[in-house]
Amino acid sequence: MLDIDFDNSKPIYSQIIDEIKRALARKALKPGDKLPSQRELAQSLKVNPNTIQRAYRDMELLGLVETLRGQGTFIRKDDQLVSDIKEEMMEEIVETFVSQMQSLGCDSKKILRQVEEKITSTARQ
Amino acid sequence: MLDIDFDNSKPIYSQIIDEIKRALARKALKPGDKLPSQRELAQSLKVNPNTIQRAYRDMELLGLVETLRGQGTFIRKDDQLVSDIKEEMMEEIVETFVSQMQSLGCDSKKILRQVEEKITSTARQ
Amino acid sequence: MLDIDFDNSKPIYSQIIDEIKRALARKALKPGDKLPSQRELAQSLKVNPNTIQRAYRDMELLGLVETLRGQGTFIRKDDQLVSDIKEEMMEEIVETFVSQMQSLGCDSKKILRQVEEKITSTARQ
Amino acid sequence: MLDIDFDNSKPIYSQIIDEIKRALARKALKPGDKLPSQRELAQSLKVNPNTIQRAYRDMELLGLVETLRGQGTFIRKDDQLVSDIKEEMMEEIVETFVSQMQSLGCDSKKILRQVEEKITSTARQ
DNA sequence: GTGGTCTAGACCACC
DNA sequence: GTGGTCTAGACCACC
Repeated sequence: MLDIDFDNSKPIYSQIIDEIKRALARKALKPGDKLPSQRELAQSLKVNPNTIQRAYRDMELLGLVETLRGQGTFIRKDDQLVSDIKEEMMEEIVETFVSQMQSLGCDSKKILRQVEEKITSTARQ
Repeated sequence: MLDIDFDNSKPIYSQIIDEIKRALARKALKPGDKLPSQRELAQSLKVNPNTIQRAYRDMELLGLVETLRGQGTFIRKDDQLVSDIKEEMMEEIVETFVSQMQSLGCDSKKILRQVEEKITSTARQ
Repeated sequence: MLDIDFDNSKPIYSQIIDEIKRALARKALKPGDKLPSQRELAQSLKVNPNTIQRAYRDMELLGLVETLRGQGTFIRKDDQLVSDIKEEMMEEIVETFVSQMQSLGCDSKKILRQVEEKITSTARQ
Repeated sequence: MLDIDFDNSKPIYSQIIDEIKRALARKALKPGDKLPSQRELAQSLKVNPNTIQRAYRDMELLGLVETLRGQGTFIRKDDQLVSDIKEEMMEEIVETFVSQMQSLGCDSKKILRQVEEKITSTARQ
């Protein structure tokens, strides 16, 4: 299910968390859903089980998931949280995008036009 | 002049090239300008001179700069090239941005609205 | 396999490239062939691995070879390229030869006769 | 008069000797001619006077020139010597040429044809 | 002063 | 095992 191309810009556990957040944001995962077991995910992503452990623990600390002994790890039933995560990720992506475009000397008008062009050209495909 | 926060997503020499391309795109560097000497830039960026050498040599092979022995390295006088570079970098940034937003489940309308909001809020600041 | 007597008329990496081109021209190397690994060649030629790296990288940028991570460096499968290289090297050698002979005051007839003599005497050996 | 582009394939004094031999071969210098004074040549070639000294001394040892105290250095009046030198230089050039062409896999026929082509194309220019 | 080459060797990613 | 990056530093050529 989860399939990630890791790069080395961030620790792997952090990229795993990001991917799960993205899945939540686009509703591929929903509150109450069960995550793969740590062992299973470690195998399918070909990473060390400790790395998954770290990702799941961090998400627990964030209040994103809850682990029930002997049953597994589940997305917390908290719709507010899910929408907050989506908001926060979008905010970061947009922020990065705008500042990158500005570092190329693009003004607001130029930035908007480029996005519009991209979107319409993608839609046409 | 050039000041770069390296991350480890890419080789250092490659990040140096990117930064010089960005400087060109926003006209902080112009065709004919002299780049810092290899030694000077190595000192200011606190990297090995060979790493700068690699960056400068790659840019030479790309046709971006030309090196005159004993005189230094200069941005090639080729306005077409400069505008091509800007175009290419913008294209890549927009591409990445749109696909990231789509991976969060945003549709075209949502993406555009987020950019508009960001831009107007930034403008107000 | 490759065995080179370096002189100091050119950088070592450049002489390595020339030798590989020569091997291609006389079909001692063929498209698809694997070159020695960088470490291996460095040892057999008694030069630093970085020097081989430089030679291999330059050939990659020239489109002469392609490098597959973890597998090695291979002559590109492009027969046109190979014949172009041979043509180009012959052209340069003949050019140098004729101008050297002319700088000794030899006319066309004399130049040709000298080559003929050399060739028939070599053939007889 | 003498004007030389030095490379670093050989010591400078040796390249000077070669150039004088070439001048002899093409009769730009003749037996009995006076060579430039050592100081003068050092200046015009922008090399150290000791280097010229070494070149002249070696040519003296070869029997090519003779130095008359207070009068200068002269090409020895020995026509046989001059023709021997030309012969020897041609021999070396042809030798090198043929072996370079062979190292590219050219056979005798191919070598001759390339020289013929070059000569006729040069003649036409 | 400028850039160019080369060595020696560490450390990393991918296989 | 393979290649890729980077450092540290020597030495050279050209100006």
